[in-house]
Amino acid sequence: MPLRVYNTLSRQKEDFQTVTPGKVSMYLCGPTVYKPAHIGHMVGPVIFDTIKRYLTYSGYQVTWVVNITDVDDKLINRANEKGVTVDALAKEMTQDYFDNLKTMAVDGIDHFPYATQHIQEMQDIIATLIEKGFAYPLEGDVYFNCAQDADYGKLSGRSLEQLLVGTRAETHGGKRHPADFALWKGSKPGEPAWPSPWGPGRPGWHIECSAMAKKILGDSIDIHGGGLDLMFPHHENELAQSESCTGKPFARYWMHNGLMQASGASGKVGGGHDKQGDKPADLTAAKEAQEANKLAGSKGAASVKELFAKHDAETIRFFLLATHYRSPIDFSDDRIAETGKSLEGFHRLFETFERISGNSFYAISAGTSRDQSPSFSGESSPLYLELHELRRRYLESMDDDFNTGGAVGVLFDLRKTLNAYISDQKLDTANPDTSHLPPLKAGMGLLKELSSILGVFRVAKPKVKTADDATLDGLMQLVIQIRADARKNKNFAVADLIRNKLNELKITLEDRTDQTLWRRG
RNA sequence: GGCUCCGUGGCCAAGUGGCUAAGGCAACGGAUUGCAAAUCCGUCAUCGUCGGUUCGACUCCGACCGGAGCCUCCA
Repeated sequence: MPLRVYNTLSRQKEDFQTVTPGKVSMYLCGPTVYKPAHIGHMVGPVIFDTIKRYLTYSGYQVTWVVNITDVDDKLINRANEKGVTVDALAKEMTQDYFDNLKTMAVDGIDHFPYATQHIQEMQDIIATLIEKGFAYPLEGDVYFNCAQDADYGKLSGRSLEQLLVGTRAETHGGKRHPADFALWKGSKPGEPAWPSPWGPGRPGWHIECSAMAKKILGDSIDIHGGGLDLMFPHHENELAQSESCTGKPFARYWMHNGLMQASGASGKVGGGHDKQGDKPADLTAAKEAQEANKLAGSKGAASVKELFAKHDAETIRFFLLATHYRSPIDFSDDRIAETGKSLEGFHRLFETFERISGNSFYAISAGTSRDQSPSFSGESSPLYLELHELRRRYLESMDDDFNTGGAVGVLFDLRKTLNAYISDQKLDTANPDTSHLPPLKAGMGLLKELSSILGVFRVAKPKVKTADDATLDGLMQLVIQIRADARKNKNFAVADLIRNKLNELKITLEDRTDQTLWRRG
C-alpha cells in the first residue's frame, strides 16, 4: 500500500512520488515575527514535523524549510507602536518562536531562511518576471500581471472574472487588473528599504517564499505546506510567480492544515438566527462573534507560553495530532484537559513496565526505520500476532494522508493490549517467572517506535528533585508505613482516614499486593 | 454574492459501496480490592434531513437544513 497524500491542487489523494526518488523537499510557510506566537501557529509545525518523521521513518531523506518573515507592514506598525526598531522586534519574536518549537518537540526543521537576507534573490525573480512580461513596474512598485498567467487561480479554484466581481477593494490607479499584486513595494520615508532597479522599497508578501524555496530547495519542490487561510491569496500568488518565472511546476503537493478555533470563551456563533439576509443587525453581531472566535489576529488569543504554564506541551502536541490535520480544531482548556486524562494511562503503563522489568520505557531504543522494524510474524507468543496487526494498522493509517488520528487510536489499542497481557500473565505481582517478559518488552519497543513517529513519549517528564521533594517523599514513606500497620491490624478506619485526607491534598494512594504506591494528582 | 470544506453514540474523534462503524473522555455492570486506586472483561451509535443511482450506501449524485474557512498581508 503506497503512501497517499491529499493534494489541494487536485482536491484528491494522490500516490506520493517525489521529484528525486528517495528524497523529499518540504517548505512550510513560517511566521511573521511581530508578536508572540499563539497556539494556532504551532499547528503547522507540529503536523509537518510529524510528517517529516514519518517520511524519514519510511526511508526518505527529507529537507524541511520554514521561513521567517522579518519585514512586513505588521512588523513595521508594531515596532513603531512599541518604539523599537523593526530588527529588534523581529529578533525578539523569532526567539519566542524558536523557544516554542523546542517546547513542542519540533526539531526537524533544517533551514530557517530570513526574508531580509534574500532580497537579492527576490529581485532576481522580479527582474525575470518583468523580462518575461509577467510583471510591470508602476510608480516605484512592481506588480504581477495576473492576466498574463493562463492558469492563475488553479490552486484556490478561482478565476480572474470571479475575482473581479468579488473584489470590492479599490484598485490602485494604474493596476491593470484588480487581482494584480505587489512584488515590490516602494517605500515611504522612515520605512525599511532596500535599493532596487525600481527604486528603494521592500518585497511584497509572497515573493519571499518563492525566492527562498527556489534557492534552498530548487525550482520544483515536493511538498508545500501552510495553513488553509494561506491558500488564497498567498499560495496562489506564490505559485503564479514561481511557475511564471521558472516555467516549471512549483510544488507537487500542496498541503493545507485546518485552522484552530477558539471555542467556549464566547457563545457559539449562529445558534438559531434566521435564514440569511433579513436582519442586518444580527448579521453584524454574528460577524463580530465570529471575529472574536478567530484566533488569528485576535488579541485575546493566549500566547503559547501562557498555555505551557497551564498544560503540558506533550499533551498539547498529542491533542493536535488526535485530529486529522485537514480538519479545523476546536481549542479549549477542557479539550486539552481531556487529552491529558487520556494520556495518564500511558504514563501509568510506563511505571508499571519499569516496576516489572527494571527498564525505563524512555531508555528503550526502538526501531527508527520501517524496514528494520521487527515484523513479529515468525514469533510464537499470541501477543506477537497482535503486535504485528497493530503495527500494520498504524502504518496503514499513516500511509493514508498521514492520518494521525487513526494512528493515535492504534496507540490506545496497543496500550490496552499490553495492559491485558500484563494482567493475564500476572506480571505485576512479583511474579518470579520471567519467561513472559520478552513479549512485553517487544510490545513496549513497538509502542516506543510508533509514538516516536508522532513525537510523543520521547523523554521522561523531568523529575526535579528539590529538598522539598525529598522531604515529602520521606514523609510519604512514613505515612504509608503507619497506614500499612493499621491495615495489618484491620484498623481500616484509620487507614481510610489517611487515604481520604491525602486525597484532599491531591495525593492518590494505590495499594498493590506487595507495596503501596503514591502519586500526586 | 463567488470559491472551498464539514455535519458519525452524552462530549471529542477515525473510517468504509456489502464482514462485528476504530479509539478517547464520561456513564453503567462485572472481575480484582478489607474498601478504594490502578488494571482487566463487558454494555452504550445505523452515521444532519429528504430524494436518486445501485442487487446493496453512512460511504456516490442532487436538493434542503445547519456549521466553518477564504474572497480584506491571519499559520
